[in-house]
Amino acid sequence: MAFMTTGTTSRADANRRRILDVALAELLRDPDASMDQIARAAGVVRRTVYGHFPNREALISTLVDEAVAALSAAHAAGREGVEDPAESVARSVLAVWELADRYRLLIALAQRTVTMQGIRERLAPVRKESTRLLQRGLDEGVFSSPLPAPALAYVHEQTLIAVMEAVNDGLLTAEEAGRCAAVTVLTTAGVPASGATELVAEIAD
Amino acid sequence: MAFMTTGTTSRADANRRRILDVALAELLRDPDASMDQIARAAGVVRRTVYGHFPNREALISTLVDEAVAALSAAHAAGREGVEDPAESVARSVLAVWELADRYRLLIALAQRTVTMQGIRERLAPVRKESTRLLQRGLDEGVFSSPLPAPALAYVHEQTLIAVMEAVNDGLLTAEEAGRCAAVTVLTTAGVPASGATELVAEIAD
DNA sequence: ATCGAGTTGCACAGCAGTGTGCAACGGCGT
DNA sequence: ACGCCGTTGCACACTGCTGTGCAACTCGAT
Repeated sequence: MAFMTTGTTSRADANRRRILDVALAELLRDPDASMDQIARAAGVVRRTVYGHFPNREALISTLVDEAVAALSAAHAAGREGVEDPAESVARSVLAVWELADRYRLLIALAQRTVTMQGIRERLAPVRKESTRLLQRGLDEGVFSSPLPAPALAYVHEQTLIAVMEAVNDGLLTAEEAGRCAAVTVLTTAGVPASGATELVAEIAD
Repeated sequence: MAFMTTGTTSRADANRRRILDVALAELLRDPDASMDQIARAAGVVRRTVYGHFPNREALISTLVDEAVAALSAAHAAGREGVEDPAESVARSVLAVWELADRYRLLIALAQRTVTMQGIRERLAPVRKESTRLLQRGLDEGVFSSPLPAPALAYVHEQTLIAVMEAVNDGLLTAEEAGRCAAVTVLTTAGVPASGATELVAEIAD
């Protein structure tokens, strides 16, 4: 099998991939899910998981790295070439929304200081970009809030989480949720409800 | 010691109280804190804790009950005799803010489905009151949001959490935080920033 | 001084999870 | 048909936490 530089997925690779995906889902449900739970859910024996990842920490770490990368990309992609802060925020929220589940994992894990204290640091760049954007909006008078930009960033983050929960509990359909989240975030930033609704509707064709 | 119906606190009672208080703080820091960690932090041996609570579950349960009761009381007290939904919400937020830490424990524990799946149910009454209030505001046109009232309640809840985090991280002083949280919550509900700021300033003498 | 509730220290059994070692097995490519 | 990689199914040692039992001790109250 000398060369397999291109898209060849030996069942080993496929397994590794599936383990990661399943682990994500499983840890989402229960941040304390054991290696055994994860392995079984992936249709594999515990021993096999250890064949791919030296230990639990490594598995989670890989997961977090992937999520951070995807999130960061979506966040950036949403706002490139846009100068209006409000539109920029709206587009970012809509873009990030696709990664809702992965994002939730990050949060769920970030809240457990014990397991992984380094997550906050890894997420810092994204948060910083977000803060910078909000700051610009506040400076330009597009946004308005009693909170300083960094704090507002926290609120926006948690707002997304809250809307996700609402979807989970059936209070909202997944389709409308993205737009609702975007409008709500803008509103929280002090953009008048009417304008926010209009802007988001316009963006999300 | 026949009668001690009144304020007598045998050191047993005092210990029990202290264990509860310390456990609250400890579990706040680490939801997985062991009975030993809690006991030591309370200046007591693990065995003693088991003298007061049959098991870990009972300890946490007591804690949750206390927090729910306090929270519920504050929430209700803040809005009695007020008919304007906006003012009602503002007062509730300011009142609840005092219990910030206890509230955080609830959330931290509620997120771990494993440990205690009954918390959501116990919090339901408070959440329901909150939702009712928001619904009234939406009906009267005081509030405005693309989200249905129950979902908006989630967002408000998470907004408070986010502001608490901001305080923890030194982005905000504890004094201003309460008012900021109130203004932000109102803003999220669609109340114009100017009006919200004014209203809150007026309430918080 | 004595009683007793509360506390302590220690020991123990049990359970659940982690990480590792090793022999056997199955299938895919050549 | 052979070889090899990945997988499986055990086994094991180790760790950390829970909940309980019991004897000894410390105080305040009587």
